Amino acid sequence: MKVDGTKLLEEFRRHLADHNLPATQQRLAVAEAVFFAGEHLSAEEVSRRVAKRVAVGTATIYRTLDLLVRAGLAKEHDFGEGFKRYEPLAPGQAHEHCICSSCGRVTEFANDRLERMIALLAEEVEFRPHHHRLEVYGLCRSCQQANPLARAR
Amino acid sequence: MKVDGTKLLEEFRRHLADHNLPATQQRLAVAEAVFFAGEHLSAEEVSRRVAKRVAVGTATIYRTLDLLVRAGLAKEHDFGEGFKRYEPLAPGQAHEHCICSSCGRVTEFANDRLERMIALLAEEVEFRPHHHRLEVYGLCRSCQQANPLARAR
DNA sequence: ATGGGTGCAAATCCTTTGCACTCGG
DNA sequence: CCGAGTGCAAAGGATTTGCACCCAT
Repeated sequence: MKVDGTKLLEEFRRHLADHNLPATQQRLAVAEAVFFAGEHLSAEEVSRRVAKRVAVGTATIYRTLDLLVRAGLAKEHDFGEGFKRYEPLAPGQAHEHCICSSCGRVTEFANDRLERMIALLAEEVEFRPHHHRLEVYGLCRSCQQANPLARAR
Repeated sequence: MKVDGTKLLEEFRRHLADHNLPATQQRLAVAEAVFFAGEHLSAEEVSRRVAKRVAVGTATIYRTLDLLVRAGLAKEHDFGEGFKRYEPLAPGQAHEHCICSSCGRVTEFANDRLERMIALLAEEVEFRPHHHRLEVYGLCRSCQQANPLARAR
């Protein structure tokens, strides 16, 4: 989903100021890496990108990613790869993910009716929904073409 | 979701025979623990239950759980607790999970229209869906009552 | 008998933590 | 200045793996 990285970065600065937290080089570098990434990055990928500008210890990477998530500016994902991925959060733009079982590519889609239906179904079993996670696994466009007979896993 | 543990166990025996795999005590004990559990068990919980009957090494627990999943008789879940959970698989009974952010209780629901909508939306972005994972996070019935003002996380 | 299964413990892998040092405000 | 932030390396916790021995078939 497209997001305005510049705006998110601004919000992050404000968040830091509002909470009397220092805006260190490391924090800004990590935030930028996440906000301007066109994809869902792993902690290690963030680390590699950040390293081009400043040296940042692994611990700080994780601490800052956590900070971003808690500030509501990034979202944490677990696509079952054994590690987590992070994506910049576009406020109010709920969307779901399709993960290709063959190549790992992530495709997104959004649909309000789906969001409403999910909340409604949860409420029907007396659950008060707050948020949810939906991941569809199968074959992305190019992997379907590359192997037309392949059965998605 | 209710499943017929006895039937699953039978299927598991058949699966083992069909693949020329020995039906060891350990395998059967692990399978039973999963098939007759009323809940989603972690590897460690399975281990504890199994231990009452036979001593089973951790490695075997994991190896057998993996076997069950690959045989299509159990499903693996990751509710973000830092470890996985397993549930017996009722063939053709797709259902989704609501996980209480407060107490961890899992509530389930099923809805065909939802299943169809998810598949359809994925196809609209040229994705060939195979299966999906939907988890709703919020407050379960009793946690809502215990703390009416609580905001679910 | 015999090939796969099992147990044990060591090894992995991602992530977290303790602690002395450094820096943004 | 000074409390919070950082880096390093060691710790952690779930899961996997190597290997000698054991057991269903």
